[in-house]
Amino acid sequence: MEQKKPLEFCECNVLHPEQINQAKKNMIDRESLSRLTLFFKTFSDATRLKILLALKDSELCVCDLSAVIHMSQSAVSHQLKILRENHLVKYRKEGNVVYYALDDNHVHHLITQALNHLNHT
Amino acid sequence: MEQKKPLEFCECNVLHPEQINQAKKNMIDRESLSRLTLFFKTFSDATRLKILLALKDSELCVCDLSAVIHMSQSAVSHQLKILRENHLVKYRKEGNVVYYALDDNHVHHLITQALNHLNHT
DNA sequence: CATCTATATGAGCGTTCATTCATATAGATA
DNA sequence: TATCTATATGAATGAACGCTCATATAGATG
Repeated sequence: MEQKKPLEFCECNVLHPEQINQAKKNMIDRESLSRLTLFFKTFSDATRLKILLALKDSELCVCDLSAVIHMSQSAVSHQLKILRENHLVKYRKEGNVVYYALDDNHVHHLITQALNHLNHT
Repeated sequence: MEQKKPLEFCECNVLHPEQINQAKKNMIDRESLSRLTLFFKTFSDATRLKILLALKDSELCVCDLSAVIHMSQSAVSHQLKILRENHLVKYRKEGNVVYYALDDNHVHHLITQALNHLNHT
């Protein structure tokens, strides 16, 4: 017979109830967590980061991007789709040509901040 | 015979040399890019984000974390390893028990900033 | 020293994901 | 209308990744 109620997810007994309660308060709801994860996931690929860096100063068409980051047009288009879906880039059409730009100045700022963090690590 | 030199990565001809040159200046070196990608990749998993959120106010032992985020001790340990390797958490041992904490206030700040960005999207 | 406990870790498995290749689409032009 | 061009996209493939399970390790305790 077991006297101690077994923990749901951990077998051990060294628990700090106060800290746990506080930590639980810091949790965010499932929806926010999912969006946050997706947001970071969008930044977590070298090709997509290169695209975002390339777009810092001015809009570029798909062909430009392809040339700048040295990747096939197809690969670039696929990644642009993901960036679009996550609202990190916007685009405008001019005839056949599609110009992409950063959707928001926040985007580049966040990358810069991450770089700063890495630089003094 | 081909007069136009074919582009290395793109078949099209609509190129904007000035913008391309500027964009190339915005590129970062391979090493920085790799570190940046890894940095964001570390944030791009729900379990790891939950761990980081849980650690906002105080250190927690592995068992605490397991309880807070509702995951097995093993799963938590595996993710803690990744967080450690990327210098997002630090730890101290006290007997058997290992206490984890955010390595740097920057970490939580960056998450908060991302959340803010998402909130007014 | 033997055992118990908290944590770490390797192997295996299923899933996700980025690229390539082939092809579709849409706008421009002959 | 037929074709050319810039971009988009579906399918396939291989690599990366997160979880589980089993087990290892290290500190504490009898």
